[in-house]
Amino acid sequence: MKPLSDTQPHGHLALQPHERSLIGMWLRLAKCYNLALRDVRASLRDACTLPQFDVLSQLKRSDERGLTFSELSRLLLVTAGNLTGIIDRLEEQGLVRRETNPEDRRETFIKLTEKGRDYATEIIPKHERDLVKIFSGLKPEIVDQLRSGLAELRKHLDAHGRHGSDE
Amino acid sequence: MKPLSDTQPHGHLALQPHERSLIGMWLRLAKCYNLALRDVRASLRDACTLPQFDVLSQLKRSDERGLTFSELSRLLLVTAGNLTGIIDRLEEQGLVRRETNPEDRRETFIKLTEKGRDYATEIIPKHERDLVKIFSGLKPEIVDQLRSGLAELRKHLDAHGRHGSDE
DNA sequence: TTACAGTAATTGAAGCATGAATGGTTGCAA
DNA sequence: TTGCAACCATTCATGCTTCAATTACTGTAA
Repeated sequence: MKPLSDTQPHGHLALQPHERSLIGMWLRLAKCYNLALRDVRASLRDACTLPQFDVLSQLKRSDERGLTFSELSRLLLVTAGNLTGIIDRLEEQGLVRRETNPEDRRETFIKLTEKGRDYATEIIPKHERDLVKIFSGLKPEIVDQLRSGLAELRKHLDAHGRHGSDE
Repeated sequence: MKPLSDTQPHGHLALQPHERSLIGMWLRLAKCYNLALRDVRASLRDACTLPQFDVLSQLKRSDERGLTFSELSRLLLVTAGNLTGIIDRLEEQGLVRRETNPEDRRETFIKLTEKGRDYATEIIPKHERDLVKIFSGLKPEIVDQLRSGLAELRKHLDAHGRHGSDE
């Protein structure tokens, strides 16, 4: 009655059904995300790029002080090196400005300019309505199912990602 | 009894709870995908990039004929212009080769070389075990919930993406 | 005070991604 | 046959993304 293969005996064994379904979940997640991303990006095209939108959106909901590169980096899950370029382009458009923190001159706050605040106020609701258009038609049960499942997945990934991968 | 505001009367109205939850779903989807993507990429780092892995993986499961740029483009949801570069790099490493279709000289087949096939055979199972490691620990009910929800979302996006956006 | 470990942002190289424009190829219609 | 519309891959410009190396600044310990 002993099984021919167990979970991870040595490494080179066929995957069990449950493991297969984990992989399938990841593939579906990736497919859905990229499929949706196309529409999301398309709807945003004339306004700005998605990463730029994300920055504006975070700044809009932050207080007067603005956000540092480190903070934005954590919020948006991108590297600080990446942000430098994104902020450069937003700054060229006059939508944000850099301001060194006088208390700790290593940090620089990123703040919305007047123009940037106006722009964010204009495009955020517009984008939200586009998002609704893209996803509306899904049955509410499905939406709830996904929301709660994704929340669980999020918890799992947060916990897993922290203390590195064992083995 | 007539409601104060309906779904899309003119554009500038507050979102309804159900619409809010659609947006929340998208945000969670994006967060989870990017969070997981970090781990997935990290696990693949020494082998090759994720897009390159995806190409090798598709070629491995295709028959001897290989795949054209158009076919790969549809399968991987990337533009043909993008693929040109990815295939260039795989070709430089000797893992794939281009071969013009003699029946229609516009098309070029991309095929695994001997070396490419060996390499794919080596890294695909390895990567699958890494994926399992990243996601294992999730309760099976959650996995099923996500799998079925994502399948529905996929259907919706496929249907929606085809015939453009109405309005 | 000076050395230094740690943190913050920037830079640079490589690769991924898009959209638009280009050149080769095909098949069909005039 | 010639013209042409449609299709395929490539190229180009722009921007995103990572990782690794660098510069600038801070606080602390010698």
